[in-house]
Amino acid sequence: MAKNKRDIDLKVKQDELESTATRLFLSLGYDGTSMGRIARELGVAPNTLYWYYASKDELLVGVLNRQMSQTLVRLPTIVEKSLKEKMAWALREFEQSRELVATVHARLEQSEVIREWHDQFHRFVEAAVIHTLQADGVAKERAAMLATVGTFLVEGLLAHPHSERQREAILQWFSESALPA
Amino acid sequence: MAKNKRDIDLKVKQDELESTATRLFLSLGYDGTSMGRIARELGVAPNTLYWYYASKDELLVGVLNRQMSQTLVRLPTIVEKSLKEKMAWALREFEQSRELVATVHARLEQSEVIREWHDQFHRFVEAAVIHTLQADGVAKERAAMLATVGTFLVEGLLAHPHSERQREAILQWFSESALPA
DNA sequence: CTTTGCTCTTGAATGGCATACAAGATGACC
DNA sequence: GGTCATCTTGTATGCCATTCAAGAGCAAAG
Repeated sequence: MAKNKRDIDLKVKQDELESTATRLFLSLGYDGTSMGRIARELGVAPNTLYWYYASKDELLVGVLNRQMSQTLVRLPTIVEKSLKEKMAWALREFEQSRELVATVHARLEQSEVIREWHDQFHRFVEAAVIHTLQADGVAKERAAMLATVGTFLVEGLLAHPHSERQREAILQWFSESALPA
Repeated sequence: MAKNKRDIDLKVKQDELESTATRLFLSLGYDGTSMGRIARELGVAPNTLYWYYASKDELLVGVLNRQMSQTLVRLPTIVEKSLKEKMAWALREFEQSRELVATVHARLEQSEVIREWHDQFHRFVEAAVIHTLQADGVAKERAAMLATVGTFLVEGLLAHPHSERQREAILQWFSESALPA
């Protein structure tokens, strides 16, 4: 099956591409990284990237999915932990992507693909958090609301510089207030 | 005093400029609004703007300050209200600037002026919220932490689409959890 | 072995962008 | 009437995402 062979090559190439793009996006930011720069780093012409991705935003989606799938691999390590520890873990996971989180929010209005990715991401995260809360004995409606609050807190902590103590205090307070005694 | 006269003219011109820039930023977004577009709308050459502002980011700061000062005028109308109502008011105030809020966060890393404005803004808001919470009998340390949480919740609600019921539920829960019985 | 056709890459271009610079216009003060 | 600061503009630069049409490489079909 030559078709298959080609598909594999495609995936391999996309992987190199996204790997380079990820590194640059994380170090220089999305706006600070030009398509030309990514291409130069890969040793190809700038427009080559457009054979693989229709736009810079689609490349960003590829990068985000890549980051997400790596995070998902590490997810099982915390399923048994407390709510507070789970949130602290999420913060550590996304800390290096802080800037990309802000970029995603800023591009929501301008890019359909980003909006779709963002919405899907939130649906996934909220479902997971709701599940956790329900397992801890929180009623369904309330769990949904608290899941939203939890994600807002994580996003807020990611977006704003803060001390370890502040983070600790916020997570501690949220856990206490959210969970039944 | 001719100096004074000129200063007044300057302020008037800046005001027209920021008024137009505000309208465009709010309707088309920061990235969707080019300096050229603003200039065209004002009937001047694009580079004229650079006599008044050193950069597009500085113009944005002007716009943000303008919005803020308008909000400050309305601030006294809610000093007597409950924490929950205050937060709902803040959400209504900033709702039309949703996109700019995201822009500010996205540009934090790239623009020093934006970063300074943002930090100052947060210091101001947190101080105000802490004051309110302390008046409601919350201890100082705890008030500081809750003020941060409160702003994160407002920012989260601004950044993410939600129903009236969700908003209501979140604000209600936060008020109950934050304030002493 | 050659032709066809698909996948991938490129050169060259387009239009837009924020911004810089130096030359002008305007109007106040000496 | 000339000088000076304030304001405006023409023109240009370099960067950007993206497009398009032309090619290179290579597999399958004849």
